[in-house]
Amino acid sequence: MGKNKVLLLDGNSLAYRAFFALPLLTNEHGIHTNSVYGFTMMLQKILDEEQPTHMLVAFDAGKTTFRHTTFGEYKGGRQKTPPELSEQFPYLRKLLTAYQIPQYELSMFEADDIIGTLSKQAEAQGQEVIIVSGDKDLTQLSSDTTTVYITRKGITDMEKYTPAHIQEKYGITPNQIIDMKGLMGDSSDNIPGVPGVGEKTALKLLVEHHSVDGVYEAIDQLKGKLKEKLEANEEQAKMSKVLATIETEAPITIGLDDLSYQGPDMDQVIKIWQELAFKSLLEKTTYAQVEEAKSEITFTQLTEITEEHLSDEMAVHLELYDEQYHTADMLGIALVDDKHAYFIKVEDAFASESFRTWLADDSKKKRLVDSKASLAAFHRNDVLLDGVEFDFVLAAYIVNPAITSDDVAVLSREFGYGDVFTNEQVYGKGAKKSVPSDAELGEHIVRKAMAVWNLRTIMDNKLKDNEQYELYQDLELPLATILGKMESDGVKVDRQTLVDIGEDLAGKLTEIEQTIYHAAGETFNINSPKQLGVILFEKLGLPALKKTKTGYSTAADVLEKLEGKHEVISHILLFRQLGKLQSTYIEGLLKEIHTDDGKIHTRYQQALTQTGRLSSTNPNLQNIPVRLEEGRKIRKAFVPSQPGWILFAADYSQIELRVLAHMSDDEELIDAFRNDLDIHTKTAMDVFHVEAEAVTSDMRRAAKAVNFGIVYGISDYGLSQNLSITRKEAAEFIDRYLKSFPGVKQYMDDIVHDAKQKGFVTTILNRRRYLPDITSSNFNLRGFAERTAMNTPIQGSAADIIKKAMIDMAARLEKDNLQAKMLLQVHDELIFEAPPEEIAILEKIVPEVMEHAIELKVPLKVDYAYGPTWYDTK
DNA sequence: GAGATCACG
DNA sequence: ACGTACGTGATCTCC
Repeated sequence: MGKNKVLLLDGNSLAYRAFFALPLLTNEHGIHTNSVYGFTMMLQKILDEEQPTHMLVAFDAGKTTFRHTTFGEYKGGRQKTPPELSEQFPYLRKLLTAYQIPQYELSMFEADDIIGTLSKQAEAQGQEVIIVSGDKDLTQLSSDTTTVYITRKGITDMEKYTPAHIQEKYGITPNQIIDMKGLMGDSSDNIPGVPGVGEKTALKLLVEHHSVDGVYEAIDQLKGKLKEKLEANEEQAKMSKVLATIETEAPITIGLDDLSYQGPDMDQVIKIWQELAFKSLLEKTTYAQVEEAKSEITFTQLTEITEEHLSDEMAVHLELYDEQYHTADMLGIALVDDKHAYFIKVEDAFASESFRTWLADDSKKKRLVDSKASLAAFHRNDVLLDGVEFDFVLAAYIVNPAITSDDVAVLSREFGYGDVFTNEQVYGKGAKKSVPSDAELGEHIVRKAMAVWNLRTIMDNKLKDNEQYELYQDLELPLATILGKMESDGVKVDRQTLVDIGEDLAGKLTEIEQTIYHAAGETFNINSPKQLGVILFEKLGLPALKKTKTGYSTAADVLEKLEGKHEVISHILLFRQLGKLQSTYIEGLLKEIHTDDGKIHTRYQQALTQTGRLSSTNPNLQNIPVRLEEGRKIRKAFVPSQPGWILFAADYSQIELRVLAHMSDDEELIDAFRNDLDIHTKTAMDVFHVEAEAVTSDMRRAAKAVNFGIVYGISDYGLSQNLSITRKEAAEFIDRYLKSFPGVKQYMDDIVHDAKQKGFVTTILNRRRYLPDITSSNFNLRGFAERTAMNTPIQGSAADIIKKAMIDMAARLEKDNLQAKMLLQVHDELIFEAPPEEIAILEKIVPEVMEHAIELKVPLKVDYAYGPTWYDTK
């Protein structure tokens, strides 16, 4: 052999390190992947940096080794391997096979011994060796030609142990590592050593006496407790040294010649990465391979679309340059069916009369990536779109809301279709992002349309298998069009009102700022929790009640507890409150008002939340202040789009608790809602065992918190935090609640049990959420999953109900030929604008439609209000 | 880009 | 013993 580089990896040790260094990731089938992922990251890095010519991953063969004949309790008391890790070993083995890296294990020996034996063989031939492990024991193998890499924090950060490094760090030679272990032992392997001797003492002894034997030869020079301890444990020390010694002449049946490494079989590696959903690795490092894997496509670039190009059913893809489709550049359009593939520039497409007619014709069926985005973008050019029968993004979301990517390439690959490039591959990212040549762009867009064309059947089948086809077809798909119209219509915002409030705030903020600086005795950045913490808890000496990862917590609930202790606290709270209004709601909203129409056009993300709710972005119109009066004034800026019109808002009363009553079938709760009782008062009566007249406002407040807790998946700790009571008192409240509502208790138990059985929970309309962590042995993760199992059917069913109501409402407005428009949705409320003469009609039909969107075992109740601004709809 | 904070349901 | 309320998005600081 010539100049080679031999890389020897300790498979078990590295798999363990990766497992504990990373959170418990899972793929969509609920298989844990964190260990394999971490191992892969490390492997990629080391292959990259070291370019080895020979490789081996050594594994432990089983529980019993030759060391157990020396010491029966070797590695005793060790926690058994967590099942979340055990299940990953087969995948790790498969992955290594794909990398074409030899693996080896030997009965009765540990991975260490295989590595030790091979490293000595390589050394004898003068080869360079690199050993990688998470176990410092291996450093005893370090030599002039062998370097031992030990993982530090995380998984890709390694400390390199050469003899010089060991000398510097410990003051001993690699050989003496075993003497050190003999004296100090190793709790993780249950090697006893000499009790009372730790690393420092062991090293001191070794510097003077060189070895375990040397220490005992010189035992008479020692004195006191140390001498006694050493004398009492001589046998044990010598045995411990033997246990810690790595075997370098294990009877292995492979040699260096068997380790030659040629590089990975990337096709196989990618297949496994896909199976395990290693998305970042797939995107980052496999550009070349992914590109190679694409099939050839052909397409025609058109300059005009005529009837001959169009058929009764096609995939249509409008490519946008960024996700903000209300303003994004339109880059091109692709049209694809079984026989055709066209690319056309947007101007040419819009200039084609046949195309516009075809797009607006609902009898011509279209398959799209994201129908709402296309609809909104077309709308900007007064181009209509109808006849959408497939929306890939929505279908994927319904199949599994955990699939979060919005890139067609990534999404397609999730469902087995790999012929699309990622946007990053085509456009680049960050400052380098740019539009490529027409040919390249056209291909990219056509590939997306082809994906959508081909994925329709696959997705339809999945949806039908899951009994989710109706949810998708009759709820989400029509809702996309409705939301698209709401977004495009937008909501009118009076700029001057915001500016006026902003000026008022600016004055107050400057004043409070000065007061705070004066109280603190210096100026500092009040917006910096770090600087504020120093002022409050060090300079002013206030008690730090709570800590965050990075330092003192200065969150509002902490400061409120300090309010009596120093006058500055209330000023800080007010500064925070007003500062939030200024930056997020005054400045933030002003930036979002479109200059052409004076309106704000939010985007509803329909395929994002894990529960089925919508979310609202750019800006978020679902969190406009309402709870405090100062903030609520912001709503005065939200006005009707036409002079004299009125805003009309309707919200569901207690929809989540009503859903709970329905799903749990709890008699008491059902009864309460059928009789339209005040549910928090009713809860207070049951929890505090009092009559309605005796319920105080504090009791009602506590009962309200209990009801929230029930919906969130209750825990005594959470409730105790919320109510500032002891955990025991909180537990007592919960206990009494569950005794009063036994059906609820039964439901909570059943839903968690059910989730463990099936791996997912469902809503009234069969929306799913997978909960892979619900069987985790990690207390924390399992707890989260259990609370999610309790909460998601409630929150998600409420979302189902209002979505259905929106569809019914849109149909009703159209059927009754009303001018009224649905503008906003805020989880349990709908906001409309209408001419004054239609208000009386809305008062009748809005509650009627919303209350009967879905029939539950209890009535749904809707409250409404109207006025000249959003502020007045209370 | 992450963490802290705070706005909403 | 463990260490938490469920679901979001925007802004600010600091690395």
